[in-house]
Formats: sequence, structure tokens, C-alpha cells
Amino acid sequence: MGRVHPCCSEEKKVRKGLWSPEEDERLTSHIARFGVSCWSSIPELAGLQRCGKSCRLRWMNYLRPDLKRGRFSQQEEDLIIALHKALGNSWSQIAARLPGRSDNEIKNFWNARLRKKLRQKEASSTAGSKEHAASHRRRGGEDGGSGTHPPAVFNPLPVPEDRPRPAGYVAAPAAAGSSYDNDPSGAGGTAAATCGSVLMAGNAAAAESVAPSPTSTTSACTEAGGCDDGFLKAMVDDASFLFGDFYLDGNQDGSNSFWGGHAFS
DNA sequence: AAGATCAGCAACCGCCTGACC
DNA sequence: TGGTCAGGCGGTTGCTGATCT
Repeated sequence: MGRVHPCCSEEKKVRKGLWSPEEDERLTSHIARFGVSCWSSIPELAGLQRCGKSCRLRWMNYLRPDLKRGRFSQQEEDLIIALHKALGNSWSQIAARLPGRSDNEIKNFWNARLRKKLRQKEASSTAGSKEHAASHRRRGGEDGGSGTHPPAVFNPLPVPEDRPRPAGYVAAPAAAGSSYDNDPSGAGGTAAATCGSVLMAGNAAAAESVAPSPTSTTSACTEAGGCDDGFLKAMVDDASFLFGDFYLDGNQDGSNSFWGGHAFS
């Protein structure tokens, strides 16, 4: 492996770097009108001098209408910590459980936390309290996350029916969806990546009508991909509940995700 | 006021995987 | 059945703005 993607090769003249508003507009309007049939063909069809991968990334991480953006709430933060404990650096799977957030966003968030944590550890290990204080001086630097790396493999076993349910639990989605809620081809990132899938865009409702997001079926999430606090809290509680009990197995099937694997649905 | 430092974010890179031929 | 292609993912880098000295 390790081949350079044809679409990214230097043979084609592709732009790199930040996207201009015009490029965003071209990509957005193209997807709104025609959907995503094949990423590699989109640059040409949309009149963009970008490679397909770049277009996909831009759409997934920035232009999708269901993206929430903005700061992470405490609930989201807790959920990320819990999920990271369980899933490790599987950002796409974590993102699949955080409606309105992209894997890149979560990854960046976590890396920022980790950086802070490492600095704090370093500072505290040098027994210098003044260094520690210095690390806190900016932007209210704090870190509540656990820094321990998760097991390489973690897949929750189905919870027996007679096990207690976490307080505030909300009916979980029947199956784990894609990290991109309106992407019918997603299925946890392992689905076939063919050119046949059609991703509607333009507004969240349209996307919803094509491929209802698993999370949105609970009605706890807004059209824009946001979830109310109760929903997130339930997820956090549920995660803590499961992870606290260490429902581990050796199943390598990543598609047997957290939601799909437990017995609450 | 200016430089240094840091956090946050966007994007790229390399690799893996599955579909197709 | 093996090679090629395209999508997807995680790691990493670089830029920018905010904050501090």
C-alpha cells in the first residue's frame, strides 16, 4: 500500500490549503443539488480544483448542515471521556455517538486535552507548584479527563436483561450509525464505499428524509444535530454504567458498536 | 507595544479496507 | 485471484488568534 491517490497526485493541478468561501459555496451548492454520488468526480462536476478526498473532508468536517460547531458542553465532554475510555482513538465511532460533531472536531478536542494533561503531569512531577500554576494561566486551563489509554479492544457484551438500567436512560438507537448522520453509506465507517450512495444535503430535514439518523429517532436530538442535555446525560450515564462494569470481550468486529452491543434497545 | 507562548482549528498525509474488474 | 481504485480513518502538521509577560 501507500500509493498516492490518483486524485491527489501532482499530475492533476489541485489546490491545497484553506478553502475559500467561493469553493465552499460551489461544493455546498453542488451537493445540495445533486448529492454525493462519487467524491472523486465531485471536484470536476463542481468546478473545483481540489481532490475528492479534500472535498469529502471539507464537507464532513465543516460544511455538513447538521454540524453543531461551537464549544463542547460539559455533557459532551463527559461523554467523550467515557467513550474514549471504551473505544480508544476510534474517533469516527465516538463521533457516531455525538450528533452534530465530526470525528476531526472530537479528535482535536481530545488532543488539546491530552496536551494539557501531559503538561500538567510534567509540571506536577517536577514538584514545582509554580510551573503547575503557569500551566493554568491561560483560558482557564483544566483537565478532568482520564489520561489512561484504553484497552486495544473493547466491545461491550450484551447486558443481561435483568441488569439494572442507568438512571435517566433514554431508548437507545437500534444500531450504531455512521459518524455522519445523513450518510447512508456510513454504517460505522465500514460500509461499502461505492459511488452508488446518494447523500442529500441542502437542509437537515432533507437529509433526514433520506437517511434518518439513529439518534434522531429518539426525538431527543434537534434537526440541526443537537441533542438536549437529557439525552446526552443519559448517554454519559449509560457509558459510565457499562464501562464501570467492564463488559469486555475479544470481538474484533468494530461494527458491533457500543449501542449495537448492549441490551438496552 | 511587542514578542512569546499557547489553544483551537482546519487541512494534509499515509495507510487500510472493501468493491470492482 | 490478484491488481486497481476510491472511500474512510487516525495521526500529524501548520496557521491563526488570544493571552500573557
